Amino acid sequence: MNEAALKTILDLDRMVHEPARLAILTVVAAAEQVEFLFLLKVTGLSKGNLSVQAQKLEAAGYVRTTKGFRGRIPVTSFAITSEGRKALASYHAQIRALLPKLPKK
Amino acid sequence: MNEAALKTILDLDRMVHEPARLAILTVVAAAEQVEFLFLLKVTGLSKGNLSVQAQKLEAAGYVRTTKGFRGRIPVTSFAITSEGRKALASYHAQIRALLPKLPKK
DNA sequence: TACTACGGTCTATGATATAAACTGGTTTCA
DNA sequence: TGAAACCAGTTTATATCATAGACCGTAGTA
Repeated sequence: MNEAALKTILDLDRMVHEPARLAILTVVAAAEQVEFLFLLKVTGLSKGNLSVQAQKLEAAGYVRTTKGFRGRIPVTSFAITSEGRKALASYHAQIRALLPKLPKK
Repeated sequence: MNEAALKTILDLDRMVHEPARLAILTVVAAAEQVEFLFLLKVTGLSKGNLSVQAQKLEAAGYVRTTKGFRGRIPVTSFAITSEGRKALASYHAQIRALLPKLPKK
């Protein structure tokens, strides 16, 4: 942990750093396509919060939203964009830098 | 990244997770005693923000504040408490769990 | 004894996360 | 066929929270 790494803490991408959105992004990054209700279950977020945070991620260009129907029932799906993948990767790099090195076991 | 680890994202200790406080805690954890002005310099926070966030960390029991004088000039110093150290350590463990494993180079 | 600098704290503001209430449509069932 | 319950989300009201600028008391200093 050096002084440069310290300052990067304050530069963390808040869009990614917020736990609700980090959870969403993490799931969306792992699959090609995820549905609203699936996200609802695995994240444990409330519907309202999930809806709002997903919209923010979309506005940021980190996810793409697709609306369709299964039969006659509406289904909203999300996919990560390449920008989103990039943002998540650099977020990972930043927080990795602030973690103490693991002792070689 | 499994589902259990996912849910822990939402349980992250917000007191630690907030970048301004994480920066403070990180510095305070590295030295035995740090002064206000030193923190101000290395973190780059504004005085007001540093003051407020340090007070929150104190209220949470994560740091101990000591007020004294150098000559006739007031000096405020901070030290991490054992609770603070514990909180930081488990925060580290939590975010480490959500990082993708590093490929063996 | 005015004037500036130091070391902080207080507080007003704006941004943000969150959940409860709502919407628009669909299925069930009496 | 009408009402009630349900589904898949969105809107919005609220409450919290980070942030920086105004402020305050003391100290040096001209």
